[in-house]
Amino acid sequence: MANIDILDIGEVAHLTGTSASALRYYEELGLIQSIGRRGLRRIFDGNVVNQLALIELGRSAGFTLQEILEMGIANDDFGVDRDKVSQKAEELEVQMKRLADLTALLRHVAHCPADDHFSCGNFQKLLRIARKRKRLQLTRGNS
Amino acid sequence: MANIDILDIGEVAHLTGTSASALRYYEELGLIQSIGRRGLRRIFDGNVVNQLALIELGRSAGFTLQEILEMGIANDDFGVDRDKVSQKAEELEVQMKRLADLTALLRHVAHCPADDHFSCGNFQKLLRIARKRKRLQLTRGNS
DNA sequence: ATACAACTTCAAGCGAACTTGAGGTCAATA
DNA sequence: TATTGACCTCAAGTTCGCTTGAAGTTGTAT
Repeated sequence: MANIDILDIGEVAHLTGTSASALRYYEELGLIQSIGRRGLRRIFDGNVVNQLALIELGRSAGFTLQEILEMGIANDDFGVDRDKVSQKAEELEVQMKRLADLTALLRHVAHCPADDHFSCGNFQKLLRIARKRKRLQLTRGNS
Repeated sequence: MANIDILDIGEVAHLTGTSASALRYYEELGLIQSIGRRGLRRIFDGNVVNQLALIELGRSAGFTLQEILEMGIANDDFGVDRDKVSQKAEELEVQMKRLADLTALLRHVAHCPADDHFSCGNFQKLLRIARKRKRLQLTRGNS
């Protein structure tokens, strides 16, 4: 019976749904770290489960592994980069607006009576809103 | 002076910011279509600009080109798959919630006073909320 | 003591979404 | 008419996030 806080790579994989090969890859990138070896085998601290949940959440939000690494939120060894983290939070809010725009567009298209939605005024209006937001975001991003 | 409705691939690229090579790739996938050739050169209808705006919006929301193709929203030749479009709208709403969860988490981490946010109760609470949402979504997805 | 399942490394492969490069064609301008 | 620059095709290369396979090691159960 292993210590609950000391996990084998297979146990981590089972608990998190992340494959062992992905875990080795993450370790190579520095996203997670094993706390040692038992023979050749990596052993992990129980907190890696939380780290992986956070990594997965970041991935599902569209962040790359590099971005997650650079924020320093998953890897607790080096402190977080608070500025980068705030900036990412803002990016997420921008992204949420994009998603809202596209949701409105899709909901419209799903019920649009026009044969060709491109010739529908309502559709064009929604598309214009989305493009306008994009332009604003680009302008801000460049400034 | 070319007809405003007839565009050369270079003009489309310039108007949309999508590279000519990407446009050829999209055509190969069936996402857009040229309305003919002038010699070897593709010519496009002006509406391709709208189609590309929609494609880009979809891409930035995280959809793959295949998903966009299957919805039938960019390519107006075949009608849209209204069910698929509705389903994608719902996926977007789920995704927006994920982003909201992660935004809250990041905003917290950016200001968390604890040395290690993993040992912060507030952080753990936010992480639990996110993981709970994920579980609910998985349960629904499988049913 | 022996078997064996689970681990190890390292290199190569994969799908998505393009880009790049080589070698060729052609429409428009000088 | 000659040039030239924007286009063309096709094949191969690139990045990301892994997976797969080969060949070897080892902790654990019998």
